Amino acid sequence: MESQTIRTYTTEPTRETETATDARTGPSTERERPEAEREREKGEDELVCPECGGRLEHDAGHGETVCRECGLVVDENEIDHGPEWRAFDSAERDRKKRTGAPTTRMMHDKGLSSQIGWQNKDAYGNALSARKRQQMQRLRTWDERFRTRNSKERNLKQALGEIERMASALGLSQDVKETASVIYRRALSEDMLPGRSIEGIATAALYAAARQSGVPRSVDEVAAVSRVDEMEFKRAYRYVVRELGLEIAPPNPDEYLPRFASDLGVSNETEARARELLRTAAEQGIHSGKSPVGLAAAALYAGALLTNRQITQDEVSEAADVSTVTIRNRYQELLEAQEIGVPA
DNA sequence: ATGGTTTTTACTGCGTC
DNA sequence: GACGCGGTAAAAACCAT
Repeated sequence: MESQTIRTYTTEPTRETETATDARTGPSTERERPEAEREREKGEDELVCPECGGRLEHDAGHGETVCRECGLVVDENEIDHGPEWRAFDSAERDRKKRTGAPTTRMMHDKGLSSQIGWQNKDAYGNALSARKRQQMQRLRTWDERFRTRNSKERNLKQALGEIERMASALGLSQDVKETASVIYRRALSEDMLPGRSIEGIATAALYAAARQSGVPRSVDEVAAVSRVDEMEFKRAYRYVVRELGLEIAPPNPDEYLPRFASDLGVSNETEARARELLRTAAEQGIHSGKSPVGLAAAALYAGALLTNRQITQDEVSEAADVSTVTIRNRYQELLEAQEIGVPA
C-alpha cells in the first residue's frame, strides 16, 4: 500500500479586505486655488480675520470658523473629528462611545471578549481585600463556565468547517455533509470530544456519513484530505461508531462503480456489465472478506473486456488504488462465477 | 499478542507492437 | 526494448479472537 501520506496543510491566509477610508476631502490640487483663499488660510492659522484683523473663533459645533468682529465665515464644512455626542463624565463617555480596541479575526470572537485575570489586584495594581478576593474567585468560576460553553460552539464551528473542506475535496454531496455534521453534533453532545482532536472526530464523522449515504470513500482517500494521520482517524472512527452505535453496513462493491467508472471514462455499457458481474458474483458468495474496492475495480476491468473496450489493469489500479495483482485475482474469480452462474 | 486471511511488493516469463 | 498481462513467493496489512 502506498501510504505516503500526501497531506495538505493548507494554512489559509485570512482574507482581510480592510479598506482604509481615505479621510482627505476637499481640493487636493494646491495650485488651482485662488490667491485670496490661500491668503485667508494663512490668516486662519494666525487666528486673525483676513478682512478686519479681528480674532477668529472656531465653532466645532457648526463646523465653521467665524470672525468675532465682522462675522465673516472663514471656512465652512470642516470635518469634525470629534464624536457627534457629548459626555460630561467618564461613565457617560463609556456608555456613549461606540469604538474600542481593533478587532482581529485570529480569534473566534474577533477578540471582543474579555477574561477575568488571575491576579488578585484591582485595576491600579492594589491588592484586593479578602472579601473581594472571594468574590472574584466566584466570578472567575462563572467566567470560565461561560467561556467553555462557548468553546463547544467554537469547536463545532471549526469542525463543520473541516467537514466542509474535506467533503468538497472528496467531491461529496451536500447530503453527506449534513449527515456528517449530524454525527459530529451527536458526538459533541455526548461529551466524546475531550481528549480527542476535533479534526479526528470530524474526519471520522465524514467517513461514516459517506459510507452511510452509499457513496463510500476509502480510508486512504479520506486520510489524504484530512489533517490527522490515518491511525488517529481510524481510531476515532471506531470510537465514534461504537459510542454512537452507528449501524454501518460493510460497503457494497457496486457503490464504488460509478465513481471509478467516471474516473476511467468508460462507457455506461461497461459499467452496467460490471454491475451485472458483481451481482452474479454476489449470488455465488464470492465476496467474503475480499476488499470491495478491489472487487469493484476488477468488475470494471472485466466489464471493459467483455464490452471490447481498451482499458489496462494499470489504469484501473490507478483509479481504484488497488494493486494489479488483486485486480487479476478478482476478475478471474468474477469470470468464473459468471460462467458457473450463466452456463453457456 | 496471535493466527488466519487478504493484499501488496517484487520478480519472473511470455507475447505483441 | 517497452508494454500489457499472467503467475508466484514472501512480506505486509488487516481482522477477529
